[in-house]
Amino acid sequence: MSNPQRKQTVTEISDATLRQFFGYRMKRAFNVVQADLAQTLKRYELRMLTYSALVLIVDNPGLRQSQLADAMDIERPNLVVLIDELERRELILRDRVPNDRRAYALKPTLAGQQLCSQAVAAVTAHEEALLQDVDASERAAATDVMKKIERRYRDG
Amino acid sequence: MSNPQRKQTVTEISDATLRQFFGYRMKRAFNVVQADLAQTLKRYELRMLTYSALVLIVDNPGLRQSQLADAMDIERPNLVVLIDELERRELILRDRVPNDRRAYALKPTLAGQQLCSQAVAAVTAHEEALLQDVDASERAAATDVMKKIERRYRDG
DNA sequence: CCTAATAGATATGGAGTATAACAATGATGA
DNA sequence: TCATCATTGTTATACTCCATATCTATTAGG
Repeated sequence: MSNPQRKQTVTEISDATLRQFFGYRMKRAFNVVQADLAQTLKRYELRMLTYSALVLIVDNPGLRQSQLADAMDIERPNLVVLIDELERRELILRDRVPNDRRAYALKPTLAGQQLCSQAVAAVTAHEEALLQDVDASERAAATDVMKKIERRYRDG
Repeated sequence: MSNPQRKQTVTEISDATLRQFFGYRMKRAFNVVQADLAQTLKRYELRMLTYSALVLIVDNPGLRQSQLADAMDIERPNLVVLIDELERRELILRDRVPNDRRAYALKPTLAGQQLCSQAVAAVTAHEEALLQDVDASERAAATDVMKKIERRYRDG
């Protein structure tokens, strides 16, 4: 390692072209956030998607699978396995919707509510630590940009 | 649809708990950006990763696969198939590194350079359209936040 | 030399996502 | 009523992305 050109290859990689793209920056930052989240949720045996589903069911008891899939922006077939998992762990249950025997009313169990509270608290703390360099106004500004991007998509 | 309670289910889903998380907003916005990018790259038969790899090879001709994997933050085995694909399409080639017969020096072909230019221009235009509601100062603020998150991870 | 480290490749599995197709049920209109 | 269509959840399938273990060829270092 004494000779800096010992292998006659590029020494420093430039990502100048990619760095100009907002999406590139977003992907790199999101990878960090996602890795931190996954690490945080591991002790609750939750993943990002099972966590999101659980929180939404706790906050909206009685919702249908199709509503949950819409809210999570995933396809109905992919939600089924998530719900299967949460149900098998007895964190939620599939109740019947009265007057519509096609649909399930998803409801959290007591254990599901408790795990949800713990997980939300843990995620809040970890996200706070991850964003400790970012003050409130910066977060608000970044959040506004995210909202605009999301809205732009919904509108078409 | 005349009776708003006709099915006795939750009518409007609340994601208030999740919305408080920066990571949640980021994921939703990033999904939009990624979908737009994928759509843009489709006509060039590129995906996000093959596109990133191609751009980095064009900008850093002669770099090694392990350097590229580092730059892209992906594992070496996963890069191999990306490089295979770009090489098979004759957008890049695996040259030999002098004095190190283990390594390849990745270089773009002329076709690779041309496709890269076209793709970069298309991505730039599409990203501009996606961000047309977001002015320069907002973008800069959001980009700063992304940089801080990324740096926080690198530092530990 | 002998051993350890490095570069690339192969195999494999998990996770996320998307589509097609199906059964059961509900809604609608002739 | 009844025929038709839409909706709900499900199964099967496939593709992409990501991670790990393991292998070879080669290089580096004691």
